[in-house]
Amino acid sequence: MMSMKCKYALKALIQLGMGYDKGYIMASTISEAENIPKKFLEQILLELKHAGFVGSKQGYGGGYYLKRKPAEISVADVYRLFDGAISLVPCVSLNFYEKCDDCKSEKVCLLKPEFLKIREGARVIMSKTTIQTFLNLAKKTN
Amino acid sequence: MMSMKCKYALKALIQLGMGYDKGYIMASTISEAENIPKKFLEQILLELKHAGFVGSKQGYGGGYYLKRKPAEISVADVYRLFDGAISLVPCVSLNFYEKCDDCKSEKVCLLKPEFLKIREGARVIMSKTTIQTFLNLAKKTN
DNA sequence: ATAAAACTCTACTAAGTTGATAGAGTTTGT
DNA sequence: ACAAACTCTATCAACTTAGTAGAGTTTTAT
Repeated sequence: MMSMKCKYALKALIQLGMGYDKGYIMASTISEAENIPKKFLEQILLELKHAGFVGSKQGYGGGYYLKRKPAEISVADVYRLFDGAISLVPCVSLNFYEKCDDCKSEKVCLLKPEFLKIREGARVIMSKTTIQTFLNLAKKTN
Repeated sequence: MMSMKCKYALKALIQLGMGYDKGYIMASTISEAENIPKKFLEQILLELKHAGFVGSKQGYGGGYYLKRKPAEISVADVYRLFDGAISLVPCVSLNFYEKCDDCKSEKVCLLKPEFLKIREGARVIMSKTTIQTFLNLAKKTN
């Protein structure tokens, strides 16, 4: 399960995607549209900004905008930012590798080869699903 | 990432799988073989017992044994027992369905259809990987 | 200039989860 | 009777999660 933070981030990115290249969108607008506590959302948008996914402008008339193309922000990217590794165990993680401290030797770990396959399965599909994917769905529905 | 509990459970099940149909295996044996704190492992084995994956016998000469065939215990089964839903959000979970309380309407949720696909991807591969899969690997290595 | 709007940043907190540890109890073989 | 080994429940420290709070900064309109 992903954290609320990650889910809120995806929802916010979709909202920003809907207004892509159309100026600034305020946190309060997204907050109301998606039922996300405003102050919590501000933190999230800030993290997204620091990570380079969104840009912002302060002051009256300000707000947030998508800095990358919707097709260039994947669920995997957002998941990694807020929830960390996609893999089930740290020792098969691409981006968050760590030795499992209970394992005596990685070379003879029985879990590892299969867990690599599971990670690849999850990673591929989460990487293929982007903000654009959700936007396409929104179009069809309307 | 899966919890240590879940990972320990898988390791314990593999150990029991290696001794499938060969009598009882003690918690202490598994504990030493896999570097799992003994008392913690006992809790885990008890949960596995209550869930019907393993059987046990008390007293001198007792221990645990696999109650189901190794091919009939999947990573998905064990994950669900210890860590819960495989899906990223509760509203697309097969076994742990819950309404997302931030979503205004499930019918128009943009996330849902794609999150269903992601869950299916993860679920299929985690269901196909069983204790037998790991045992086959162990054979090859030896 | 100044007030208000809107983002920025840091600190804090209550509740829940995780990864154990502890110990008393039960069953069984010798 | 005794010890080995599983059974069950309680407890706990550390960490994470999902927010809340509030002071600070930037920008625009008037």
